[in-house]
Amino acid sequence: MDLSVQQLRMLREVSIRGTIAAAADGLGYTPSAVSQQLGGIEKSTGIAVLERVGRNVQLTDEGRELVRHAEMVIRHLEQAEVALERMQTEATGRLEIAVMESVANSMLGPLIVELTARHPALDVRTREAFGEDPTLLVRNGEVDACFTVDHPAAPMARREGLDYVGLFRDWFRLALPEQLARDREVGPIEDIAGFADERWIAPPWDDRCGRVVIQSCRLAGFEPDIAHSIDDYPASLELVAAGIGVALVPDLALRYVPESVRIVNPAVPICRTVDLAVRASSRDRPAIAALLDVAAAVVARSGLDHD
Amino acid sequence: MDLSVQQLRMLREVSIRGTIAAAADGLGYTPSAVSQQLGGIEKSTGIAVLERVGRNVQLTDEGRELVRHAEMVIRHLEQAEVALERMQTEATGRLEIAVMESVANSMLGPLIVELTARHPALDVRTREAFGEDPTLLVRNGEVDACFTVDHPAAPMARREGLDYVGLFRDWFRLALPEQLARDREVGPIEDIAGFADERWIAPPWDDRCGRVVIQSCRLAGFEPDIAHSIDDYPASLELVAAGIGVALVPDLALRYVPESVRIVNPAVPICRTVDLAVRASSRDRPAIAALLDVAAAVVARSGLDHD
DNA sequence: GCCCACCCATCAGTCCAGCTGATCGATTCA
DNA sequence: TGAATCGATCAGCTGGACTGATGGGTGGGC
Repeated sequence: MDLSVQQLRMLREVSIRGTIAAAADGLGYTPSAVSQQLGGIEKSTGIAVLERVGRNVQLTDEGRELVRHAEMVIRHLEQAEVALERMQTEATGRLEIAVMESVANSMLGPLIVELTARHPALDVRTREAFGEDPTLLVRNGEVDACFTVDHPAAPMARREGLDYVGLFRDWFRLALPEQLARDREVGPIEDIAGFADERWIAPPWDDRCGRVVIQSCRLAGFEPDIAHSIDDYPASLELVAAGIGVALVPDLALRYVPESVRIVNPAVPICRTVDLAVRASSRDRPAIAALLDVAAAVVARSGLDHD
Repeated sequence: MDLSVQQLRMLREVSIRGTIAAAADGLGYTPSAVSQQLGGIEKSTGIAVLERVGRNVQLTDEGRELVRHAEMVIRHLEQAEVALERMQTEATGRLEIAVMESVANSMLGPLIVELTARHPALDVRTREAFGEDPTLLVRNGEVDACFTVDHPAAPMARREGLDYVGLFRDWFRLALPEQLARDREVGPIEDIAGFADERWIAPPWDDRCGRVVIQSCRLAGFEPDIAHSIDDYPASLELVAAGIGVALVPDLALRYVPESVRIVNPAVPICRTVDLAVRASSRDRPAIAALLDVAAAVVARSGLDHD
């Protein structure tokens, strides 16, 4: 059996207006059409939804139950149409963001709060991208946006079809053990070449964050001795605090600086950039425009170095 | 614009399988059919739900949003079909009972509890029939069942097309002021003719409950002096307790008998009958059968005089 | 009590939506 | 560059859906 929406619509109209003739009139058909469609329900299901009483018809229990379901079907169908229309002009629909780069998670909360406050009709969701490349998820449409981190010193390949919208710059600082800083009488700005002989703590070399350290050191004229390969900046800071080595750490990772760690600025500034990646084809969608808008506002309010 | 379920089904299949060719294969159509249907969405709505990327297609944001709504529509459509099928063999669907005759309200609670316990898929509801004739509501299909009270001494007109299923008999007792009972030295069984000269308390004469009192008195050979016309049995009992008059009160109204009221049995038994009225056409529906079944069980368990 | 009005079911006929099959342009892979 | 695959489009056909006419059945009015 296979119920059609047309059949449900007619049945519902009969349920409202009472007679087939009135339903036909209301729907702009002839009674014959309605009668045939409703007869089709019984023919295909084997279940009578109408019964004649006097010269009128009346819904059976099954018919009334079917009307209740019909209401749902028709309502969802109408909702689908209005949702489609509204998406063109208003920030509505679902907006899913892949989160992975921990760098942006600090602004994720304020972003969602303000986004839903400004656009209540927007269904904002996040999704953890376990291991997967979040830009690929954006590209494939599984999510609508993701944060990306790029290092000008070791730029990543940008995926075709995506727009990368700059949010802010995150500056690297040189983290030194307090004892070392005192011994060397370091100032607020230091050439990292001065620490060429120290042991370095850096993310793994196969990570873009790791390569930027190596690149920066080579640019300063030396090859760093990366004695400890750690992906986690807070953990790196703990090692620095323990006097085990020196590290380059971005501002965003410096919210909690352990004691006995001295932070100084590299003479040659090093930064990474944080972007929002969205499909180029979806940039004119109001919901995406709202996302970029609010993200920029959150960056400005956070006092970050907006791009 | 007018989206069809077929279009939504095809769009959803494309969203699942990735390509139009695969979707067509999955649905048993040619790619041409799917392509035309999906093209129809854009033609009718003016909104592109697909975009070509390479030699494949990809859903736009609007397309993905539409798929989410499509899932709902299709799911409800399937649910409508299974609900229809299940109603034939199981006690499912909505079962609405009109409540008005307060007589049956004492068994309404246990009835609903046991009905939902035995048939969890049944959606049992009640509806107050303000002023309307509840049997008319049943006849019109606005509800599925209602309780009715009939008096063999003054039988009501039974509505055509409805089945009245007897539940139990409710016996009338004679309520006397204790002082009067003591003065007259009444026994456990008394001919009501002995109280022909007393003032009577009874429901209004235009009520069937009122007429049964007059009928019974006439049967006993006298015309009662109905000094107080009250529709409410508890209130009547209070008047009896105050020594204002005598009354005929059914058992169901005697759950709380005030002090200084003596209850005796009429020599000629008087009763009213409580029935469940359902549409004759719905008696073979499992849900209705379950209702009648459980109602009978509740009556038996309550120790009522089942019919 | 009869007749007319009304309602619904059915049937033949028409029309259009939706499918198939073929063709073509575009893209990817070897 | 050639072969394969994908999607869009077009012509053509089929079946579903609606119209209009007919007939059975019921209810209200004179």
